[in-house]
Amino acid sequence: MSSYEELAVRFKALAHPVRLQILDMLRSDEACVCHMETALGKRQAYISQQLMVLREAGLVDTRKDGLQVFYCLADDITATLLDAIFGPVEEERPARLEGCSCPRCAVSVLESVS
Amino acid sequence: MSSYEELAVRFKALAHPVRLQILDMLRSDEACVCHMETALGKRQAYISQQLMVLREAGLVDTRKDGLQVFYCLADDITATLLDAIFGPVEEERPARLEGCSCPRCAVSVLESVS
DNA sequence: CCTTTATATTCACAAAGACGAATGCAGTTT
DNA sequence: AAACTGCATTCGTCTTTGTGAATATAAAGG
Repeated sequence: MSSYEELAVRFKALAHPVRLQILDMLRSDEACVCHMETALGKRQAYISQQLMVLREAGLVDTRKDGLQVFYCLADDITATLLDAIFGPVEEERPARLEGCSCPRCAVSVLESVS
Repeated sequence: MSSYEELAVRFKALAHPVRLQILDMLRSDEACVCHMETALGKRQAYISQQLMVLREAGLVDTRKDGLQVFYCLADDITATLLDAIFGPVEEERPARLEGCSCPRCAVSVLESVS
């Protein structure tokens, strides 16, 4: 069991609209920073700052692939907590974003050309 | 459904160890301020300050009885959220505290004399 | 190697939060 | 109508957080 102190630390990280939006997004799939940047319409540095907070709170994990860093929820406990907050995950297939150059979205660009 | 902004407001209120402890306490039963004061070993004004935050976040409700003000969880949604955080409520009967002069605890004083 | 790309970090300042101390205020008792 | 009791609020100070701007770093490609 976590102490009240430890719990408070995690909630502090949750107590921010942009960070909540990021976490909600990560429920359906992992995402690289540039994808979130496009999805949220915020500066890259700003997104990275919020991700740093989430990382330090142990809410997300990272995976490096070439130049990109993919973020995902840290564990099942986190995912379960988020489900309790947001309800069940809505969209099954993560959105491909226009103007996003990450691998996942680049596919859609190629497809749209063909 | 709440917006990220609205959710963040509620989490901000949760992101504090003493407030979490108060909420945890209220899960098993309502409590007056003097009771919490004794239970948490903090100054009365300090407790009231934290209660104000919880009130403004819509997490607790109040009931006035003579000189005392009893606090309880605001609604079932709040209670459910807290259960998700803390797990099931542990103690069935709320503790009677020595050195607490609220009606509930005063009973125990009378009983201990007889 | 030099550039470019994707991401991270640092800095600075405004804004908000934490909390002790002091004070206000409503309801009760005498 | 004092005086007391239980609680709430205000104030001041210190610490923390939020966020824009600038800068750093690491991986890839030429």
